[in-house]
Amino acid sequence: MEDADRERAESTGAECEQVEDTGAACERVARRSLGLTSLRPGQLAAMTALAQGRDVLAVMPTGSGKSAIYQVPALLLPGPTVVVSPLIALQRDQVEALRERDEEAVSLDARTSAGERRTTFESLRAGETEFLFCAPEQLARPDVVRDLAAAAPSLLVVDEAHLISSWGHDFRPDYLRLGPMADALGRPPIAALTATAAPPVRAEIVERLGLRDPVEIVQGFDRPNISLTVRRTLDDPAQEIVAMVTAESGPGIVYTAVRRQTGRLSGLLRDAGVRAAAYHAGLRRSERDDVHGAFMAGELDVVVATSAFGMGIDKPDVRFVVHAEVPGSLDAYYQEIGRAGRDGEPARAVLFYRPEDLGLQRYFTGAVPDLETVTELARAIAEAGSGSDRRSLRERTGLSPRRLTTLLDLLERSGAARVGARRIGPAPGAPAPETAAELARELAERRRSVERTRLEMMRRYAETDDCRRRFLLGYFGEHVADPCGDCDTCHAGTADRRQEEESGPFAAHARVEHRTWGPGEVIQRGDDRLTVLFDEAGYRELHLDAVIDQRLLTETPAPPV
DNA sequence: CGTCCAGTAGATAGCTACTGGACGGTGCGCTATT
Repeated sequence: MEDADRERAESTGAECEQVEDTGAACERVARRSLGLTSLRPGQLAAMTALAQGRDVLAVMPTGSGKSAIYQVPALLLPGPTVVVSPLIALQRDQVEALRERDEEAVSLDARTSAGERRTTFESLRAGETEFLFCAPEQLARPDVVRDLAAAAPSLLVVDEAHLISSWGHDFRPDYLRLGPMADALGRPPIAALTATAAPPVRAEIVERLGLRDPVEIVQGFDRPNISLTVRRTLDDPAQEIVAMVTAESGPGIVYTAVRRQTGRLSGLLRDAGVRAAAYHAGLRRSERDDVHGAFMAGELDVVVATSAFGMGIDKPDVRFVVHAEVPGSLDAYYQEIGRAGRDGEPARAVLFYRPEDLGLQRYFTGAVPDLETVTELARAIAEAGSGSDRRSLRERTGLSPRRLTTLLDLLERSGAARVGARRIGPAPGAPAPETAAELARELAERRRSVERTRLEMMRRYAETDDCRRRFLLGYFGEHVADPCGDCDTCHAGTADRRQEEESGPFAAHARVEHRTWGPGEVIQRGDDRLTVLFDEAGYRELHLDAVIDQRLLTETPAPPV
């Protein structure tokens, strides 16, 4: 896969020589400024492409040098670099790390004073500051976009780019607007970086950011030192978790789905003599910082946490990650267990699975907006003509800023609204408000049903008798023929079959078409069933017998690249 | 979608069994008090 990417990156003929020059320049800068004496192939291909003005989507594990991918071209290209990063704490860490190497870097957030803002933008324009870090919410401010555009940034980096898909639709909708924001900044080359992105998430990143013929570098997802286990339980697994954790040595994380459980489980663990603490977003800032700090310093054995604990936890010796309840997708699961064993030493991922717990995740996959609200907004936009902005629409509809952004996105995609950085108006040929609202609701419903197919894949992972690693890697688009030999199903002997490789109909990666679900790609082919990722309908499982007997699928040629 | 909790009904003195309603995750930015 890497080879193919490199070929795509290097293109052909006349460009070749120039590529090699740029590549050599990247290696020089990497050596001199970052002290990197050797670059991995994916790293070099990505930075070379950026330095030549191409867009890049890089999916690489944490610790494989993702930062260098943008830092090297940033130093080669003339203008400043804007880095979009989700957490203020992460932004500050990165700024500090760059300053230690004598690079000029700043971060921008709501607490930055007007005076500091002025000096920041002046220094960016003057070319004295190379790196600016901020959250997408900053780029939603028209004044910030104007001032940044004036500094003519030469590179836009979107770190943790999978959040476009996982946070953009309800939680932090400004993630959905990064594409238009890039245009407003003069559309520099874009680097989208993440450690975890299954194929549909990659597709959404490309689409939402408006990446142009991006170089996609997707490195192997496998983390062979993490063993995979699922424990199916009938009732409360607390005692079993306590028993397992007390038997473990080394630090670990226990994830729970709700805040209440973090307090309860950490209490039970403390009673059993484990140095454990709870962590979730409802705790006071200082408390969270204390727990985080103590865990990093080795003063705590176990943190029992909701999904709030994670990003920015780069502790090499985490020996186990236990899930007391299923998370909402394999994407989230993989992200969370990926915090174990970063030192390469053996580590364990254990999922406690009760089918009932899927209900909560079902709930989290969210509400579809009610017709009345969307109609009202569509009407407000239609009536105001081109004279709307966010504030006037909020006044008219009483919507919160977050909700307004979410609904505007749906109306924009329904062809009803044009949403600019500042002005919002009806799109030419916009449907009537009622029709637009119907369309918007359909879009939201479709998204929810795709979301639910991802939850189904989580269920299947938990319930499969087949090799868990093979299943997990298949989900991320990697075909593995042999069972791994180190997950619970391999040890139990239920996963000892070798999967048919690229032979016969409906092999992994084959393009197919279904009568009602439309076009898709085979993700996995087992002995008796197929998993297909449909472009519109999400992940679906089909019985091979039925597929063949009833001719449910036809194989289609691969689409032109 | 499932769990928890308070309230209440029912049968009969300290319980059990049901019903209805609230609640559940992630962080930015902002504003109003200390």
